Amino acid sequence: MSETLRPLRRNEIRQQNEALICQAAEKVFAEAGFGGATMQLIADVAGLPKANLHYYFPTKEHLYRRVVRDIFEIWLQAAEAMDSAPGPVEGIGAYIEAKMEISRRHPDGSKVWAYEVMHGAPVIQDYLETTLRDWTSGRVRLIERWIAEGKMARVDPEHLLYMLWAATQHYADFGHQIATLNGQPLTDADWQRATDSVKTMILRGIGAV
Amino acid sequence: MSETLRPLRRNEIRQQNEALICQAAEKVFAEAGFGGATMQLIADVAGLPKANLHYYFPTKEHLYRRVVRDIFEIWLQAAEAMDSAPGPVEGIGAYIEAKMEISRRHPDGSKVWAYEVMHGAPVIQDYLETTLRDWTSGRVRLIERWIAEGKMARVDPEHLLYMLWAATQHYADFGHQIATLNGQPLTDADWQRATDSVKTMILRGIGAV
DNA sequence: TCATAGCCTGACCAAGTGGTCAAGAAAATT
DNA sequence: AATTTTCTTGACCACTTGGTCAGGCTATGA
Repeated sequence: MSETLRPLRRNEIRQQNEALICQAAEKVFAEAGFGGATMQLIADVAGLPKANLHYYFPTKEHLYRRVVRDIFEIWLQAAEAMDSAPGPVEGIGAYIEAKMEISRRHPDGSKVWAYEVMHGAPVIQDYLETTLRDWTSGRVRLIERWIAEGKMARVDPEHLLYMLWAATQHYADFGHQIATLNGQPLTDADWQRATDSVKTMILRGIGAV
Repeated sequence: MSETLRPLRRNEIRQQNEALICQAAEKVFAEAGFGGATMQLIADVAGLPKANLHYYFPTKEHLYRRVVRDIFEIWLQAAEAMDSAPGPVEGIGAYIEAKMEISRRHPDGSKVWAYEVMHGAPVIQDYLETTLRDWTSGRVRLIERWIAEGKMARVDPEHLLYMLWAATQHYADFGHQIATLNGQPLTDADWQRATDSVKTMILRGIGAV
């Protein structure tokens, strides 16, 4: 697969092929779901023989697990934007921007995540119960502090978080529906307007100036 | 399948079995996606031999098409709540309530719909381009009128609709995630609080008193 | 009562599925 | 150069899948 002249080192080969496979798998899993995706198709997209996938990932489920985990990492990373902010305008504003950017850059990842959760999170249940729950309760406390400090209206913090997730991820998961109603895929300007709309409505909705 | 004493009439048999199959199919498609669902499992859930499914629905895709269409109908029906309202507070408030109720009563249907759209809407593309587009542009005009009449803030109507869909359907599609974070499935009171939260945040977000 | 049309289903099939494996190619190590 | 370790892959297998079909069953209409 490599176009490099110098022969590849072992580590490079492994890293490169795993990345290639993950990339193909993310696309195929997003397009067909776990059950509908086939190792053969993933192999074709990656441009590798099927047996090679099984060399790097023993089973289809191992590969899927890896894809979902990668997405989860990216997704949690956007959270950091929220922490170092003095108030909801900056914090939640930055979080919305970060999540909208992810929806735009990693729509397939978002779909695989959605697929996984929709089907009962068989693979990442433990993540939900540990990492995500911890993160959530931390953010709930942050929001409660902002409310106590009079920086925003008294809203239910959990449901605010759900709304943030829903509104931003919708642009990835339902991107096809949006593009159809829009008559064409969203342009740069469309994405800017979408982000502004979400920010404006939510920030006003929580009474943050 | 029937417990009726009197033998069933032809029409009844057909109607009853089709409903039974659709019900089972909705559940299985929601749990496994189109690719992951098997006719055998749908048959088992319906309590019918597999060959019988193929008597009523020639192919798996026909059955799936039917399930998605049924959901689409329910989903559009909630729209009517919005029309006969004097302003956004009543109209959008009622729409949110109706859609939250659907998320609660038909979570499987919502998931199948999400699954279908996420995967490029291969089956219901025409619905998106005709019925949904027409409905959307009608609602956009309604919102624009409310804005012109000073009944709400100047927001982008399309993105308001997306936010309504996202926020309400999230409680169905990501119900498992929410239940996990909540520690248990939402109770009646939880659903009430969720609905109130969504209503409050969105209505304030669009500047409707 | 009898013929007809609609309903039911066990047994079957061709086409894929995830996964294995042995034998070879390539890089690393000695 | 020789050897060991990692990587590559065509061929293969047991199993499941959607879908078929012949033949039996049951309600209906004459």
